[in-house]
Amino acid sequence: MTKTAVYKSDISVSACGYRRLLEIISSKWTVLVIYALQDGRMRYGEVRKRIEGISQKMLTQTFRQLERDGLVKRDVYPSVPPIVEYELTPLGDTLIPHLRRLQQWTTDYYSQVEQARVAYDRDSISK
Amino acid sequence: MTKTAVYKSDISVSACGYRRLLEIISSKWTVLVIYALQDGRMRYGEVRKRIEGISQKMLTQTFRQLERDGLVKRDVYPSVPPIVEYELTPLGDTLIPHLRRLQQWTTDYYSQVEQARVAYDRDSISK
DNA sequence: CGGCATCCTCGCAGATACTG
DNA sequence: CAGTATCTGCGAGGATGCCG
Repeated sequence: MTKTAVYKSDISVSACGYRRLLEIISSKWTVLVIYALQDGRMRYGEVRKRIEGISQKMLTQTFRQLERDGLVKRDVYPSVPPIVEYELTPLGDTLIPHLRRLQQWTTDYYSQVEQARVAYDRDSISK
Repeated sequence: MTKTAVYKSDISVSACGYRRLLEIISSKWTVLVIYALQDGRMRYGEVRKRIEGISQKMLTQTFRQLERDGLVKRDVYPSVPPIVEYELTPLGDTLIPHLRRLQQWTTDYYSQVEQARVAYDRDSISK
């Protein structure tokens, strides 16, 4: 995981920022986990319940990556049975507004995307 | 490609928007292609030159997907040799500000992510 | 409960070669 | 020049089973 690929040159220096961002939030689960945690501190199991379809392997793996990137903090209470809680760090919080805006984009424009798909598929068939 | 997966329930209706967004820009190339096209109408070969490391297969595939989603328009001039130009649709343009902001986030905070990684890796070794 | 290790598979994506 | 077609690998990610 987290392959530190090296990109030689690029569109411009600017797009290079993009590669870096993708390096952080590339996995589809990453964003969903951050999204789930925006409601505050939460136990492992609860996050899992909130994200339909994620396996414990993927959730753990995503948590480790987010922790490594400094976006999520992990707290372990050495009790039996163990309690592990996760929460966004201040750095992680800075992503929230962006996620909100992207979600708003989807709300505003997704229907257009769907229409475009229908039109495209229709034209492809009668080709 | 474009698997129309059905997600039964979810975090909340809100995160469902996220799945949809990911469905559109999930591929790492998708975003880079949109990014390249923000400078205006462009030929296939030029886009390819701008995106370091993309294969023609992936570029074509990404273009088809973007076209289907109504984010990119494709124009063919039936000449020999063929000239094919691509440009963002108005719908595609609406994504640009978001991409710019995300890029800004990377500029602002990527160093913190790097530091967090160094710290995390250091602690893991001496564990 | 949370999480690591192992096995296995399925599909993304790279490489290569050929066409209008 | 801008594609398609085919082969192949390899790695993300699911399933299962065991541990503290």
